[in-house]
Amino acid sequence: MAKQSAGAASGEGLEALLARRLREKGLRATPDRMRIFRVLARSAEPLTVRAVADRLRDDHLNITTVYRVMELFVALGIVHPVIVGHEAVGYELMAPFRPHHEHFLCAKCGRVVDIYDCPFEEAVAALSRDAGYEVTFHQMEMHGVCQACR
Amino acid sequence: MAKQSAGAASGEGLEALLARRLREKGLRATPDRMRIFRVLARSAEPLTVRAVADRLRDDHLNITTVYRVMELFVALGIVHPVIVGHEAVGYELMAPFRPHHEHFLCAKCGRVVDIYDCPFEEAVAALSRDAGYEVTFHQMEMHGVCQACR
DNA sequence: TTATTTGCAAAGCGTTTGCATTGGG
DNA sequence: CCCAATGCAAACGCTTTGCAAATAA
Repeated sequence: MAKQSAGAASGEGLEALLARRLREKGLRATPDRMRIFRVLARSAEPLTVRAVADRLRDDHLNITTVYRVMELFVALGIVHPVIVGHEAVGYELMAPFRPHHEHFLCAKCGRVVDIYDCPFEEAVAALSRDAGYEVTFHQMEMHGVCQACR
Repeated sequence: MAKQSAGAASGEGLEALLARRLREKGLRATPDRMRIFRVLARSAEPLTVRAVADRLRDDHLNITTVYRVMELFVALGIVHPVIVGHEAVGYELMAPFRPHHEHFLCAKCGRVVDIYDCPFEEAVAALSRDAGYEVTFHQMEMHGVCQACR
């Protein structure tokens, strides 16, 4: 079922938003960049550079381009890196391109479960208020055993 | 309140604990492994393989050994990988070798601030109780601007 | 003693870089 | 038209691997 609405507008709108963000910085909304964005938007989990390139092999997308676009997206705050298993770094869209969520990694089946109903907002807000930290982004990573595996 | 005592005994005891954990698995508590452990224990922040090797250059520690020991420590749950800046993967001791804490990354000064007074325990416990996830480890990563930089 | 661990050097491979070409605005 | 972006291939450097020597238990 779709948890959509939360923070992300629908597909079309997000691409327009990305294009605007790029142009604001004097950068171009090229076909390659939009393709890479779409691949990330479709994926249910973080993708490595390699994974993105693989999914765009038919479009003759050079992997060097993926590296460069990914670096750009990180710098622009469009994606952020997350450690997938024990080492591999993957990239994932962040708000407002994708609704905020936390990660739960199951030690048994190895799956990464996204938890959209973030129960930490309150505590993070409190930290901003009381401890003087201005938190603009947060991400919780939890390890353990998922429902299905117990 | 100080969550100290929680799991981490003082230096000496931790090394003994590490040695025991290794031997339990039929592995050896070699000088190199203990040295690497000590370097991690002394560090205030996550260290890359390279950083560990650099700090042990005087001991003629081969970097290949550091790679192998780090891989072992990850497998044994003695350290865990964290993304440091925008990419680099560093390693950090985890409980009970180091008290549990969260990370706050300041966008201005770039420092990584450790937050020991974890305000998320409650919510994590609730998730375990109510949603059926058995959480054995969690780590929050927050980005923003720290007190000093505001 | 003996299986584990380490050092060394070579191989492997993911990532970066330079430069000419293409193409978006 | 101009400068950003891409493709290609070479360069780089991090990480892994094989094997012989060293060593913890």
